Order: sequence, then C-alpha cells, then structure tokens
Amino acid sequence: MQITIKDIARMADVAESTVSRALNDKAGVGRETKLKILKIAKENNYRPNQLARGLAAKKTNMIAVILAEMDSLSNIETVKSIEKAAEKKGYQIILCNTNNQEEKEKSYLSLLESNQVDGAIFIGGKLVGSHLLRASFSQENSIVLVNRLAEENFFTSVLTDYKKGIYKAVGHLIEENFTKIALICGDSNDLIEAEKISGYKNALNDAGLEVNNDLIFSTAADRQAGYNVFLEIIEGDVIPDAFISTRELTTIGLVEAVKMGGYFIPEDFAVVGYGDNILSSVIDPPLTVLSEPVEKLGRYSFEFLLKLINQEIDSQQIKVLTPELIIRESSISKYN
Amino acid sequence: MQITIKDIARMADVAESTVSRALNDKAGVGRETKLKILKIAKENNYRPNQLARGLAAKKTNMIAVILAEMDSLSNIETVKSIEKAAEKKGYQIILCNTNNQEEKEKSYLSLLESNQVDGAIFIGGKLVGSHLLRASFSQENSIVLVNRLAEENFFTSVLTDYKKGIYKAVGHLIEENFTKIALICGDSNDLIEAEKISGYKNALNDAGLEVNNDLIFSTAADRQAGYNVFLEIIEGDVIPDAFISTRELTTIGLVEAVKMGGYFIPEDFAVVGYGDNILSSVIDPPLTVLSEPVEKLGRYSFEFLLKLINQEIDSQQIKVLTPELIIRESSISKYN
DNA sequence: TAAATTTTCGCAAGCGCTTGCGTAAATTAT
DNA sequence: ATAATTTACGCAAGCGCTTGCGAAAATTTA
Repeated sequence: MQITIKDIARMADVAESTVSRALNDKAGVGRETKLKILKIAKENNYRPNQLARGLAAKKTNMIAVILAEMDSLSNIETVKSIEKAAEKKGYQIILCNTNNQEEKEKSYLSLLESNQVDGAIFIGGKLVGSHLLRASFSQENSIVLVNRLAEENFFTSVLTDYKKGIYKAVGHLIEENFTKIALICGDSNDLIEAEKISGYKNALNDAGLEVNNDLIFSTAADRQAGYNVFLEIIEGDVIPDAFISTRELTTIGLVEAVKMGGYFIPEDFAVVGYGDNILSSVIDPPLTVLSEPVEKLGRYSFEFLLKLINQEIDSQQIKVLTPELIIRESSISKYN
Repeated sequence: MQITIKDIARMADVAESTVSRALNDKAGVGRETKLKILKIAKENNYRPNQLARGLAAKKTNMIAVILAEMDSLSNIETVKSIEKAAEKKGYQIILCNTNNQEEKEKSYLSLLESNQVDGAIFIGGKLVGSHLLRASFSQENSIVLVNRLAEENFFTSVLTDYKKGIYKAVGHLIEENFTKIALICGDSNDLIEAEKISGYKNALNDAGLEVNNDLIFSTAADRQAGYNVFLEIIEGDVIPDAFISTRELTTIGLVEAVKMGGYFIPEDFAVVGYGDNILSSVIDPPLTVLSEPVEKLGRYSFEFLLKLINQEIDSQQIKVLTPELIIRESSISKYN
C-alpha cells in the first residue's frame, strides 16, 4: 500500500491537517514542524494521491488538450508549445485525439465534466457540437478553442488569421506573375474555410483580377484528396497556373499528383502549401508555405486557459495571429 | 454545482449505494429500481465524478502513454493503435511527451504513483532509469515497455526485432550488389542500438563480407545529425555505396545532405531508412524502409497492460515483432 | 505583569463515490 | 403452510486529502 498523509502524521506526531499544510506550503505551520514533516515525507518517498487531493480541493492541475487530428504536424507543434507553457505553471496535460469524431470529442469532454481536469484546450475540429455548448452553459468550464471558429462566440479563442494568410499568399503569387490561382480548401460551410475563401477573393479583387469560382476546390483534408483533386483539375475547363493548398496532407497529395502527371513545380504549376513543417521542406521542390504560428498558438491558448481557471477573465477573449509566408522554390516564377 | 449520486438517490428515493450499484451495472438491484435510477440519472445528465470514483474504487480506467519523442511518426502511429485498443475496453489514454528527458519521465511516472492512472506504456526512451525500476519494485505497478530494452528484464515488453530487421536490410542491399554498406544508428551503449549493430554484422558475416567498423556511425536522432554525418562520411577513408539509417529524422537529414552534395540516390548511394511513414514516401526518391509494426506494437502493448492491470499475468512477458522491408527506389541498383 | 494579538496546530467535517455486511422482502423448496 | 434460500436494498465506514474553526501557545503591546 501507498504511504499516506496519515502515516506521515503519525511519524511526525502531528495532525494530518498540519501535514497537509506543510506539504502544500500553506501558512499556519511552524518552521520547525514544517521542516520535520518535509523531511519525513521525503525519506518515505511520499506521493500525494492526486485523486484524493483533487476530490478535496476541486483542482487537479491537469488540463486536457483535445486534438482533432494527430496527423497534422502543426498541431503536434502546437501541443508541444502548450506543454511547455503548462509545465512552467505546474500543470500536466492530457492529450486526447478525436480523429475528427464528434463522438470522441464528447467522450473526452467528460474529463472536464467529471472533474478530472481543470480545463481543456480544443485544437481544430470542424464543428462546435451542441454538447460542447451545453457543457459550457451548465457549468462554467474553462475551455479555450484554437483555430476553431464558432457561430456564437462563446469561447475564448486563439485563432490563426487564415483570411490574411491566404491574402498574402495570393499577393505573392500575383507578384510572381501567376494569374490563374486555384484555392484548395475544405468545405465552405466550415467557418474557417470560408475565411480562407474570403481572403482569396479579396486578394484577387484588390489586384484587379477576376474571381473564378471554378478555381475554388473543396476537398477532404487527406493526402488522397489532394491527389484526386489535381486529376480533376487538369480535366477541367480552366487550368490554373498556381495552387494554394491549405491543409498539410492535401498539399502533399497534390504535389505528388502534379509530379506523377509529368508536370513541374513551379514551371507548370506554382504551389503554396500550409504549415512550416518537415514535410514541406523535404518535398521536392521545397514548398512555399503559410507558416502557422504554432508556438504562439500554444502559448497564448494556455495563458488564456490559466486565466479562465483562475477566474481572472470572465467573458470570452479572442486573440488572432497572422501566419507568415515562407517563400521557397515552389512558388518562384522562373521567368523573373 | 455538479449533480451527484446523492441527488439521484434522493430523487429516486433509494440509498446512494443502490444508485451506485445500478449505475455500475452490479448485481443486487431490482429491475424496476434500476430502470428508474438510470432514467433519472439520464434525465439529469448525471456525470460521475471520476476522482471520487477512482479514490473509492482504486481504479481510474485511464492509462498513461509515455512517449520519448513526438517527432517520430512511427511513435504517433503506435499511440493511435494503443488508443484504438484502449477505447474498446473502456480505457482512456493520457499522452505524455518526455522529449527524451529522464526528469520528465519521472514526473509523469508520478501519474502512476499517485493513482491517477491504472497503468503506463512507455514508448521508446533511452534508459531505464533507477526511478522506474524502483517504482516497479516498491509497488506492483502495471508497466509495459515498447521498444525499450532494459538490462534487467523486469518489465513486460513489446519489442521490434531491430536485429532481424537490419539483417534483412543488409541482405537486400547485398542482393542489389551494394557491398560497402554503412550503418547509421545511435549510441552503441544503448541496447537497442547494439541490436542493430549486431544484425548488421551478422548479415555481413553471413554474406561472407568483411565488417568494417569505420562504416558504423553513431549519431543523435535528429535531422541535423543525419546531415552532418554524411559530410563526415564523404571526408572519410572508406566511402560506402549504401546507407542504412535507422531513425526517421536522421534519414531525412542524410538524404538531404546526399542531394545537397550533388550525389544521386540510388546511383551514388543506396539508402534504406526506417519507418513506413509519409516522409519516406514523399521524399525524392521514395525510400526503401524497414517498416515498424506500429499497429501490432500498439495493440499488443495494450493487451499486455490490461492483463497486468487485471492481474492475469504476473511475471514479465516479452513479445518480439519483426519489421518488414518495404522496397522502393532508393535501394534499387540501376545496374540490374 | 497583564492584556491583546498573533501564530501554531488539532479537530472534525466533507469532497463523491464504492462496498461489506446486515436485514427485510420475495422466491423457492419441503 | 412453514422453513430454507435467494434477492433487493439500506447503513455506515472508508478511500486520502483539504479546510474552516477554535483552542492553546507564543509573541507583542501597553
């Protein structure tokens, strides 16, 4: 059996409450007594039972990070950043992968509802399900959303400004003399995807170019979808000279299809991808990408969450970060 | 405030214990009563407080998965497989990333010691630290090791047979007429790395080729190390005609260096990498790799852990899995 | 030196749940 | 119909910890 506070109390010949206070560095314990208790605890390799502690104190010092997809390297980086910030404040994280299944999201949400964690950060994910909303209503749970737009702005969020990012990307491609720019994103019903489309259209308009809706493609977020969409595109009426692909794996699939088709990047098609990760730098040619501000995404979201937990902020806050355009070969016009 | 078992008991006009039994599907509750309780619980969206439950029952239905590196895509896949197996049995996983820091490993280990999880799976990691050993001694914790060899075989483990894998890889390269095969692995003091070296040597011996220790290189596991080691190699006395690189990122760095040096794969150097992930298929040329049996690694390790938790096995068990050689362009001799 | 204040510490309740045990009620056997 | 058995349920203790409150001891003030 584990050694408990009771044992320590007996050994030190004090009350359990005194041991508890000493261990938690709270006031009301004499210097001598405290030292003695700490010594005994250490000698006996005492480990507080976090369940009991959590139950009594209503605080676990753990937060859940609920990830829509583990395949995204950007997401992984964001998690690492959260972890780093959390560690500094004495919090541990529980990483939960939902694979974009709303049902799993729900099940993980119960970590919050059942008091196992003090708060939760959601990274990505398509919908804000009703369960999520209700949870936030019925009790004041501490929830922060990362890169997830909700119709109702209930939640404190940290967002990447996809609109501005895509705007930049389009601008860059135009400067490089590409004019028929295709956008490959997700379903436009998704608010975040709508943002991307909006940035795309704005940029074209501002450059005096016409928007052709046939150059906007909605696909799934995986590699195969990227591959397939290219095949579809080259069969189409309007052949673009550049692609902006806004999801990691889709971009990879797209590039593979282009190369498989015997075309060259950027000679035949320029490509701007998303996420400054190893994939985009390793692939041939190295990809120009919109770089997600992963470090900040993680850091800010944890900071927000901590404030929510400590009730230092009440209403929702929103932080918007602008992605950076990292220019590599895949989007450089050879005719410059 | 959350709704508790007490509230349900009052509403259903029964004792708390009856509610508990009904909710947990235990014997001793009449059909009628049970239905009534379940109904009331549902109507009130009752969520058991897992902390209290864990404290009372000494069981949390959570396990920790302690990951040495999140950069490894193979590891991520293994985690997914564990997650899948765990879900079926009603377990949730807590993913902990140690970044190869023994100290963080220790801190996460306290999840076990403090009763927050029922067991832990360690994936990778260099050393079996003394703390880990002691933890397993002082209490019978349920621990499973994945791809981590310990001097003392205390722990139930699931291992990839690196020795056999490398043996296969060498054999393949020899068949393709490569004879000066370099091995790039980690520090030979690490038992797993020693296994690799042993497989390498055996294969050469069995093929009647001489082992040249100058062709065995120990490096860190990152991209830069892979890059650097190539630069070192081409400055060396013995220039190999093939590489076996046994870590994901190191392999990427190596390939980059080769290409940067103006050499061609496989014409100038054949390459066999590790891990059948997106990186190895996306890189140019597509890499021949030893494919880690990630799915099985995850599935078996969870099965073992579950048995340990349920005390269905006492002594340590070991399962060894053989990696598969996936042949792509990077190792095919052009002279065939 | 006595009174007022502060510090130190123990008592006991309580966090929300599980579980062994005992008893009353329902069922089966005789 | 009665006895023996089984089933259904409540009581109460306990899981290991925190925390408000009050009493005793130590310190300061007058």
